[in-house]
Order: sequence, then C-alpha cells, then structure tokens
Amino acid sequence: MNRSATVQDYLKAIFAIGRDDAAAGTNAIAARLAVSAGSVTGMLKRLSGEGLVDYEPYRGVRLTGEGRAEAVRLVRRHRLIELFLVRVLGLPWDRVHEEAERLEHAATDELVDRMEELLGHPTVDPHGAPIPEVGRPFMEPAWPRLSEAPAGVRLVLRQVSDEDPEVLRYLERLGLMPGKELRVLGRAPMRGPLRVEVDGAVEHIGVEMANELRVEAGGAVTPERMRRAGRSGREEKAHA
Amino acid sequence: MNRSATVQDYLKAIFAIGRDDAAAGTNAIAARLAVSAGSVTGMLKRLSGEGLVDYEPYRGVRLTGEGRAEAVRLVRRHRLIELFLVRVLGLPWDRVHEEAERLEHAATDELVDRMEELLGHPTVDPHGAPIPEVGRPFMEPAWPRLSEAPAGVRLVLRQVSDEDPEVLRYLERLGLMPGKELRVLGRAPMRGPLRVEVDGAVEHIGVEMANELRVEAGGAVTPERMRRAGRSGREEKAHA
DNA sequence: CGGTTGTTTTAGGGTAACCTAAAAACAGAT
DNA sequence: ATCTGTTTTTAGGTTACCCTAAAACAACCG
Repeated sequence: MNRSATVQDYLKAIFAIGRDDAAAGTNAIAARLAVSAGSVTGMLKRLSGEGLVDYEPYRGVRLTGEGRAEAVRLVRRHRLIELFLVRVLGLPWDRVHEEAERLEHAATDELVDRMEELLGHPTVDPHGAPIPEVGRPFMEPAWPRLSEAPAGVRLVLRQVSDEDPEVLRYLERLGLMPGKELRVLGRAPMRGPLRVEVDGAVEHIGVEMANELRVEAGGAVTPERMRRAGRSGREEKAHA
Repeated sequence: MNRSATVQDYLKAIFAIGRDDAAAGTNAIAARLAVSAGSVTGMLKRLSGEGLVDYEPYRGVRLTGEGRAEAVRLVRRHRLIELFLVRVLGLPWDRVHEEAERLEHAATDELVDRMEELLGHPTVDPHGAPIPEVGRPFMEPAWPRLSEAPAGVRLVLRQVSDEDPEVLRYLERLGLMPGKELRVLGRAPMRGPLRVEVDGAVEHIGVEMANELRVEAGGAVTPERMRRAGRSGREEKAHA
C-alpha cells in the first residue's frame, strides 16, 4: 500500500511527538507540520480509517502497531539518507535534514538499502540519532539533556537536534559534534547560560540550546558502546 | 520560480518530442505522459501564460528560449542522476530511469552539482545520452539508427533508449552497451530481423529494436571522439 | 469544394491536499 | 458547579492536478 508523502509526514510527526508514551495532540501535530489544526483533524480521521492510528476525538492519537512500523521505516530512510548525503556527497551537516526530507519520499526501498550497504550498516546518523535496523525492534534513546547534567562530571555529547541549520552551524563552529567530550563547569542563575568545557576551552551555552544537546555521563567513546546504549532505551533522569 | 513536478514533466516531454524542429502536438504529449488530451490542452494554456511555450491552438506547441533552457536543465539533472545511480550505488541500468524520474523532482541543484563533481564531469549517461553542461549550448546528437545503417561497415553503438527495462535487460544479455562494436551482416526481407555481428557472434535483432539503437559508422571508441560527436548535431542520414 | 475522419477544445466533474471562521467540547479555577 | 479560556471539530472554500464525453475544428481525398 503506497502512502502519500503527506501521510508519511503525519506518521513521522505523530511518532516524534508521542515518542515515549503519550498520545499526540492535534495542535502539536499542526505546529510541527506547519498546518492548521482543522487540516490535522481531517487527516487523523483518515489515518484512523486506514488503521494506522487509534484516534479518540479531543484526546489525541496514538500509532497502532502497523502505524508505528511504518513510522520507524520512514525514520530509517530519513537517517540513512542524511548520512549518505554527508559521507558520500559531502553535503554540510546543517543542510542534509531538509534535503533528506524531500528525497525520502522519492527514493525506493532498494535505493535506501544500497545506501545502507555502501555505508557499511551504520548505527547513527550525522546528528547522533540511531538508525533503525530492518526487522529489529526500535526505540529512541533517552540520553539526558546537557541542561540537566550534573556539573564537574565528564560527559560525551551523543545527539543534537537536526532541524535548525543555524544551530548546527553554530555547534560545528564550537566543535560540538556527537562523540565530543565535555564537562559542565557551572550554571548562571535565573536559567542563564551554562559554562561548558570543550577541548580545553570554555564555552557559554544558553539553556534553550543545552536542552537540545543530549549527553552520556562519563562514557568512553567507542562505537560499540554507542550502539548498545542507543538501543537500550533507558529512563531519562528528571533532574532539577 | 519553482515549477511543479507536473510542469517539469510537460517541459521534458515537449523538448523530447520537438527535438529537431517540429512543434509538439497535444496528442503526442498526452501519450508520452499517459494523460488525456483534454488535460494537456489545459496545461499548455498555463505554460503559454507563463511564457514557457508558444502555443497555437490546433497547431501544437514549441518551447520558448526560457522553456528550452529549463528543459535542458531538467535533462541534465535526469541524466546525471541516472549515471550516479549506476556508478555510485550500483543499481542495474534497466531500473535507473524510473528511479531518476522521481529523484529529479526532489534533489536540489546543489546535490546534482555534487554528483557531477563526484562523477568527474561525465559527458554521457548509462544509455549513451549526452549530459548537458551548465552554461553551454546543447543539442541532442542525431546518430543514425542501426536499422538504417549500411551492411558490412564497422559500427559503434552510441546510444540506446532508456525507458523500457525489458529492452535494456535484453540488450545487456547481448552485451549491447554503448561503445560496443558491431556490424550489420544482412537484413531479412519484409522488414524482418537484422543479422548483426557482436563480439564475433551473430545476433538477430528486430527492426523495432534496431530503430532504437543509435550507431556511429566506423569510428574508434575514444571518449574524446564521443564527446565531440555528441555535441556536433550533425544531420541524420535518411537511408533506404 | 464539401464530406469524412481524426485531432483538439470545451464543459462539467472528481480527488487530495490546504485554508478560515464559527461552533462545540473540555479542563482548570473560582 | 459553573464560568472561562483553550483546544478541537465542523462547515464551507480554494487550488492544482486529473478525468470523460461531446462539440468544434482541420485536413485530406475524391
């Protein structure tokens, strides 16, 4: 069954919003897809009719097994394409999200599988997000946010958000790519910027941004660890 | 100005049909795009309004300078993507046309330029069709058809049509890829099959198919020759 | 030069996406 | 327990494609 590009976008949005547990609300979906709430209601009814979501009016939607499987397939496609664009075609990492967003609707499965092979079955995309494997259960990791990490501890940057090119260019300038070691030196009061040690230098990072940087506490930086941790789906520490 | 995928398909079709000289008729366009004649009329009016074609009702359309430039840009994208799929991703040559047909609407110019670089500024696609260069005038070559080639002369296969996967698989089995040397040994009467020598063996090729195989008479097979010849736009020999 | 044939246009619809504005339902606070 | 503000749904449009069937036209041929 061939879903339209629009349907695919809705599935990915619902998956991203309801990642841990919750149902996705109409408004949240509308905001993410830059579409009106009314349009979302219409599409949710349709998806519900196709058995891809469980929809309770006024309470939001949740993916069904089938819907979730499809969403994971789409996430895999997106992340493989992003990595391909960076590694094979040398596109800058701040532009691959947008490009992949369009290519993922045009590429066949066969093409994506070839990319995966050519890349040697990679486990994470350029922003540190794990790449689902066909036929294996998948869960997004829940790395703690840099903004919640304790001071003084050695940290490894694991994942950054992939959507905002400006943010990505900024991070690149600071050397803040996945795998980088860092340490929180202190926090300014009133939710002020964090002082963070990176490569021996001290950087000042706003809370907004620190919220989007996911870290692992004290880990060494081996691909094998990344892989296991990325698939373990452990709890996120709620941390004052 | 961003044209829709549909508009792009119309431009490519008009370019392909009216390649040498003639105006493209409504019906021919409709057949090529698998669309009704009525739909074509509507779109031609629109294209005419946008200044991409000169449209005379009942007499067909012709691309304007702007429309032609756009069409050539699209052809370049398509052929570069085809070659990329074959050379970098290892897709079989009979499937790249279809895949490229979708990817060309999703890829940005930047992406296509990267492919071109990675491929080393190639001059022909996997089916032997020349790849337009940005900023250079472009003309499709008019290699004679194998069906019109004189018997006994040494020939070089230059170009095959790219659309039918079954035909392409057949040609591959016979080793009939661009660059291959061959010779017409004779023709059966009543437009029957040609006897053709390929790699020392004799193959029997129907007229229909021989019409789609373009050859160069007696040439040596250097890339430089291919290039010059491909851009020269010489006359096609009408040949009984 | 007028009729037959085949092409092209017109007319009238359909679908999948989107929108806005107003009505309905819900949830939290008094 | 009702009021109030936010969220969600409904209702009615818009746009860009596509379609079929019938009318208009052009071209050829005797």
